[in-house]
Amino acid sequence: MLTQSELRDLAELLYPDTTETPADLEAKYPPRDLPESAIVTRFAPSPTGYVHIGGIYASLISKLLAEQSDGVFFLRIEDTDQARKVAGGTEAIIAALQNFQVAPTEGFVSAEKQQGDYGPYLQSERIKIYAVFAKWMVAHGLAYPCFCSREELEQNVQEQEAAGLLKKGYYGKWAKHRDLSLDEIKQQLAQGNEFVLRIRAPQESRKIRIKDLVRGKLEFENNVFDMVLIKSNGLPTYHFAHVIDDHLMRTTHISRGEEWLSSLPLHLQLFEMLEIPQPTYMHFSHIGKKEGDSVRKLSKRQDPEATVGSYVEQGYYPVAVLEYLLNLANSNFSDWRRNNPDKPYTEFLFDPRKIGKTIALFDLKKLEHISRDVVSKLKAEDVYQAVLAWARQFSPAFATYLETYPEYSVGIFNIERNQPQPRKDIVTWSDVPELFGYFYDELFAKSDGTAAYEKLIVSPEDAIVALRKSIDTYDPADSQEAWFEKHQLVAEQLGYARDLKSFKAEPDSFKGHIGHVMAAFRVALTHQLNTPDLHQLMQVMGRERVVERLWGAIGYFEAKAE
RNA sequence: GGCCCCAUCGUCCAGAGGCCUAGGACGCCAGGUUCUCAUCCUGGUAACUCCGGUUCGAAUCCGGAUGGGGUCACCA
Repeated sequence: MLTQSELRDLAELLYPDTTETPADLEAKYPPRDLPESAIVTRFAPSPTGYVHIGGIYASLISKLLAEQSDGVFFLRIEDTDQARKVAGGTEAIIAALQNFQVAPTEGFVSAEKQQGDYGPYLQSERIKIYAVFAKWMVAHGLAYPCFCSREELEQNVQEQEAAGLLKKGYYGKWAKHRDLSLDEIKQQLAQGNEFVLRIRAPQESRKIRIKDLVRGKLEFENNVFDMVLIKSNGLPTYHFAHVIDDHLMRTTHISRGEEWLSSLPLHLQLFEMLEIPQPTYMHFSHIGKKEGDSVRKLSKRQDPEATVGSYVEQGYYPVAVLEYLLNLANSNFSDWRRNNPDKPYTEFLFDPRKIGKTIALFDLKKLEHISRDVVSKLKAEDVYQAVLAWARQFSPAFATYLETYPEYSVGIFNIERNQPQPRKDIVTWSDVPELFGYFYDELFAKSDGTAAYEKLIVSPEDAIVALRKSIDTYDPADSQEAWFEKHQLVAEQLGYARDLKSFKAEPDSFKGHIGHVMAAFRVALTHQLNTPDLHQLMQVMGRERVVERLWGAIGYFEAKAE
């Protein structure tokens, strides 16, 4: 064991350029001026080029918690792994957060701009800060340099394996450089050997307890491994950076995935050694997917629903995904939503203690259900803008129609929308071209209605009469009832039941029923068997277009009748 | 394998010892409303992993087993 003065020399030797002390940094990054109950949270991803839906989930909860307590939600980029770093990674993260409306107000607010008094918010720019604490730990005998090569480490593991050891890692007699003398260290340095800085973990094992906000009471064995704090390239490991950054940035609540549970003892140990207060932790369970009999974490390789990009591509309305996520975390969200159908989700009072501890399986059907509902409540104008934004990126041809006929398009999206039970046919924006393409004359002209025409029950002769009569009596001022009444009359005259009930009562006394006749109109106008309300649809299409399409259909029926 | 987390309908959650012959939502099935469809309405389907213990009483507390997940890196 080195003496106190040797430790001081060693610290100086290792970090000659570091002059600041932890106390200096403490003063530089004082506690935030926030109400007592304010919650400060963060999202701290690595710029690996894609964002997992779990990241949106964590950000959503973190942001909600912060905003509902008048706290702060910030974004820190953890770029300490040079190997996994990807160009444009930070941009992708910020774009994803903005897209899903969970963008931070501090830290990286855009790819170029860092905002806030607790930066830098990029870990590679904080090397000097980590060095301050590293030096302090060395000087206090809490950390030491380790010159072991990868090969030596590998050999360690193999020997431990051969010995059938239960506890494998760098500790005890396996921690070969734990007790190097100052001279030995100097010699290693003189040879230009690289080193990592390791924590000098207490060797006696004991139980530690901690309360996690989502998991409740937790019990672990304390950490006894001399884990790496600073890598040989001078960058910190996650563990060291987490403890220092979140303290200096004055994060009050650490929200992260449950994969961190097992390194929690190390983090707690660091807080204790550095004599800084520990934050509140909340470890979320993963979002999973069933595969055969087992369950696995949603993975970007195998599951499109894992990456935010796929939601954007399909054109999910972000709030729909958010509400689905809230529903997964539950905390009574679905009950609240039912009781408050018109409030924005942000008003839902989120209780972190109610977050589920079990792996939630992703349920596409439920997402779709929620999405239909959320989209149905949107204004037509908003739907138009969202579909347009989606189409510009993923369906340029369709975007052209939206841009060429903006008012007409809004009219289309307005069909059966402003009513007590709005239409719920749109799940994603990518549904729209197929659902409503026929409204645009260019697309209608290109479409083939034959398949639909073939399925009609009504005879071509009767269809011709009904369609002609409809054109003759066309009055744009007609109410839905008046309009429909006219058609019922014609149908009756042709020998079709005016409603389904009377048809069902005596099916043999009719050629068919009103639905069979109206189907001819539907196909004539849209080439489809299923569409929104015909009367509203005609109102939007306008007299000219309607008449033109009806005549087109009459032509078809005439050819057919011959 | 060691350590850790978790365990209620197919899925997501309610349930913090008697209110539970276990409730809601999604799904699924049946019926109904509507000119079609998407809806909407009504009904139905279906679960406390197992074994011990504590207790007058357990889905709820304790122990064990089983199962699922995580983690054992100079990745986060």
